[in-house]
Amino acid sequence: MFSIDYHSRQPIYEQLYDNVIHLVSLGVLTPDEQLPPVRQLAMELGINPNTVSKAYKNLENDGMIYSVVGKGSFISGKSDITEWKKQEITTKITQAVQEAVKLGIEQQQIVELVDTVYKGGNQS
Amino acid sequence: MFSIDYHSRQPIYEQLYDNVIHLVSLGVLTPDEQLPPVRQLAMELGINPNTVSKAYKNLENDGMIYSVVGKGSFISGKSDITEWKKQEITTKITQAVQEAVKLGIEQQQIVELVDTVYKGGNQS
DNA sequence: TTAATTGTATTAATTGAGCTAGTACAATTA
DNA sequence: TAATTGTACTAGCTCAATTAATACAATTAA
Repeated sequence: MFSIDYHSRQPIYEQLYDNVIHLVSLGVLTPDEQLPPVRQLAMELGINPNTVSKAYKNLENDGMIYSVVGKGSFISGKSDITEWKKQEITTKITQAVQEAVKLGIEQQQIVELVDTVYKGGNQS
Repeated sequence: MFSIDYHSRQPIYEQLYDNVIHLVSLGVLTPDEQLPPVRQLAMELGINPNTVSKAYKNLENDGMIYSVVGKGSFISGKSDITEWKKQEITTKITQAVQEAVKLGIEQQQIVELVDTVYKGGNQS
């Protein structure tokens, strides 16, 4: 369910954070759905519970999830933060592409670049 | 001349690398122009000469500059400013798209976004 | 020729973020 | 009551980045 790159420069707890947002934006995780328990997810991923806890803690601070001791961690009902972030990144891409146009870069080159990224290129 | 964020997750030597490319793309640094000596730049930025050296070494490996013992390091003259700008914007787009992937934005949406920009939409 | 400047190389030590390890506590659930 | 859950805390480990100290070779300027 969660995919982690253990050799990435990006910390595991941040990758976990991004994973949750990603899954929510895809509709895989829905509001009030329970996330895997800290210990269980840590065991599945072969990492320390503290690392998972840190990810959950950050997600809760940002309003993406809510946690209750003894019950678990759940997806927040108001996940509009995802939409806000999508808007932000859309703007960033638009601006970057506009610069590319000014430099005379062909549209096809950009499309190929995007394709490369989606195929898993330029990682870590 | 160079701006470094000492608290960034990105290593100083990489920031220095990006700085040189940026300055060339702006036309501030021109081909065959000499870069600050390793020791001098290190002192100005309050960092270790080895860190500057590492940045210069990487820049030379990528053909961005050329270094001569006893003389100094100089901007490569092989490619004109436009090529440097393309290099910079390509990196920027790649990073932005990578963020989009994390958020679960579909590839088609990005392609459509690019298409819109190239058709003249989203003008500033 | 001599001294200063330059890039380069090497080895060792230091620093800090990230992660692990172990334990404990409180609230909830079965 | 016992198991599960999130949370908190301290200590230690790992690794990349950076620092530190030196040395060497080529160039430049005196």
